[in-house]
Amino acid sequence: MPKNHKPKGGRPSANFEPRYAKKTSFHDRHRQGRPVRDAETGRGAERDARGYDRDARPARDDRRVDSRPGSRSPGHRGYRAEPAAGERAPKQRWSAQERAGRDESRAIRNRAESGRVDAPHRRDDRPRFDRDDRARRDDRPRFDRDDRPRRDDRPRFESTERPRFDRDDRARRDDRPRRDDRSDRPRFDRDDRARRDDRSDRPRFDRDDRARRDDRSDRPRFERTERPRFDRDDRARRDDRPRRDDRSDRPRFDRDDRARRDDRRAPRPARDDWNRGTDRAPKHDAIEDVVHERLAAQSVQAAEVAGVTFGDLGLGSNIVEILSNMGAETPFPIQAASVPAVLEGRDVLARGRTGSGKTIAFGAPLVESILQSQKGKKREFGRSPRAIVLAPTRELALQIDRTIQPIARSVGLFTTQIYGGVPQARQVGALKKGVDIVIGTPGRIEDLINQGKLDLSDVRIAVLDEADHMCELGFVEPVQRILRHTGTALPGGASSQKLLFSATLDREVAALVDEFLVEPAVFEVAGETQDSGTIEHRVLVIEHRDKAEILASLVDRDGRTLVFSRTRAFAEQLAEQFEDAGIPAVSLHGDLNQAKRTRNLQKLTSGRVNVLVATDVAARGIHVDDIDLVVQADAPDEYKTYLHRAGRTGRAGNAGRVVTLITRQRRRRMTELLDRAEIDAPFEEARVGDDLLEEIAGRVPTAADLTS
DNA sequence: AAAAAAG
Repeated sequence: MPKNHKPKGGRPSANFEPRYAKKTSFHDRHRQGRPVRDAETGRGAERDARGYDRDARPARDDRRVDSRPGSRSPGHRGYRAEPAAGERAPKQRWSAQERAGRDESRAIRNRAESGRVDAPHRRDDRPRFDRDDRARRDDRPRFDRDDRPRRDDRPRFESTERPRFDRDDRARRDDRPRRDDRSDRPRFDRDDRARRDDRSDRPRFDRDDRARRDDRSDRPRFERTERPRFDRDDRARRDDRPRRDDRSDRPRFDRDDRARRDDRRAPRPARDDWNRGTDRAPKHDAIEDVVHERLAAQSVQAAEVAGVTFGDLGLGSNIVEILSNMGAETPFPIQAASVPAVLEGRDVLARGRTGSGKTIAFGAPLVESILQSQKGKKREFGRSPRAIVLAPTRELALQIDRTIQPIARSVGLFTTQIYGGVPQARQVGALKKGVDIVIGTPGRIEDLINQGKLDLSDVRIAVLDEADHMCELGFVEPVQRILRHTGTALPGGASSQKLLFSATLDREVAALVDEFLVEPAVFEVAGETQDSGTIEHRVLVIEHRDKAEILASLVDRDGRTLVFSRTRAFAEQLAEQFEDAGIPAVSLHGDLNQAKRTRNLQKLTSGRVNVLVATDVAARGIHVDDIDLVVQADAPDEYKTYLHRAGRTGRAGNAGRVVTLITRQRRRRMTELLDRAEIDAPFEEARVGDDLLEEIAGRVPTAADLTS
């Protein structure tokens, strides 16, 4: 008990005091009284906890952590000490990384403050890098020629990844000359040349660049010639497959599945046409092309689903009612497409842009399906889960559970979250009692499987949210291992049904599709590019040394703002910097303990701060109402990351703005990235104090403004 | 680089 109070009474309040003490002297009196009461009676802690709730929110948050069942374990003392030592512990842990980050920040500040004094120093460093770059470039041209053969190889990767986009690219390239952007570009090129002239070495590169540009105009040709090759490769692979042992097993399952599907299909014949359409017979093609060319063929038109209700799609009345309570009165297109397919027992690949209602699209039919399969059976104590949902981050797992849990409870099913960063005890306890749906992150789930505390052999449905992300290096192996555990005890040797969802579903999921999916139904929503709708995109070209100041002026505003940084250290540093500048801000990244992560995100959703600085941990799936500005302090490396970060704003038809800060050197890369993301964004130069910054930080145009 | 396990 005392151990509970010690750190709490002292240090956290010391942390929070400066901000909250201002509010009220009552607050202070209350706070002072508390430890005394706590010391008198052990239980007083709980009563106080309530009294405290109203007046001292930070303390309440701490206390909530305390009152968790697992918190009583002896190890917890050390655990508490972490948040208490808050500012210190992380620093020690990061030392190298953070020092680097801090040096960078000091450099930024110093440059901003003292300008020329420090500048020579830093500039000395920069040219060095530039020179290295040049050196590298010097190498490149040489290789370029040798590369050409290699390039022939390379595009294979590219086009396997995104043939669909390539096609679009072609179209767009044709358009480009017409586009305003295009007419701007030459101007930029001239600027570049000017700069290059300054650097005596550069002109040479210019020529190479031109050469490269010429290549580009040829690219389509390359791609055309290569695609067939891919297809051939693919076909080769397909041909191999039947020979594979795995594959030879599958047909058996297929038949079983088909039998099952046929039964279920009967009551809903009308839907067949758009679920499987013509692709039913050539299923291998369907599987292979899934992710690219054929995807569009199975797209759902918004008009098709007008007037359809969740009930029509096959969901029971309890679920329909709870959905309507949650604000989902009528199904979004992605939901209208996936619900019947899931209920039929088909594997599903679905792509719907950020904020298009994917969680309900798999959550509702998942619950319905589990319910049907349980029909007539009693809920047994200690039953093993029937469904599992995997998410890439803990916050997302939590959020998915917040959506699915009420749906499940409405029909008497139970969910539990299984994710790391918190004591296992409560999660294991829930599993012992028996749950129907497990929602969590790969690490802890695999951990519990290996400990024999989680049994997935009865899992009938496995969902991967943000599936393409889950297929990235380092993520995919645990996911594969987990999926291999699912459904091993299903009757008839059937395998579990797999549902893969993402806003950016592409070739990346091939590894999982090949191994785990059978004749998947593939959906995307027609006519909904990520760019369509309500988000305004802009790119600010800035001097690197201005970054911190420009960020501060962008973030100093009324609306809710989400800032993305590439590294944890920079996220932390920016949050501190904003705080120092008098702008309340918190951070969210993997170097914070889970309690703090949850609390900081909560601070944004509850409105206690308006600025959250996050790493890409917050890029995908996280929904916070009314974020109207997303600032990318560091430009993303991947177009998918851009789309997901941008998708934190402009949700459910609201207006949103995305601003990306880049330096001049990054311009071309950024243009290419935006092309791939199919986003049009003006590039604008900005300096500290420009009115432009104020305008961007100001009112975000609504959808109506944008269309008019 | 980030994310995901540590009674």
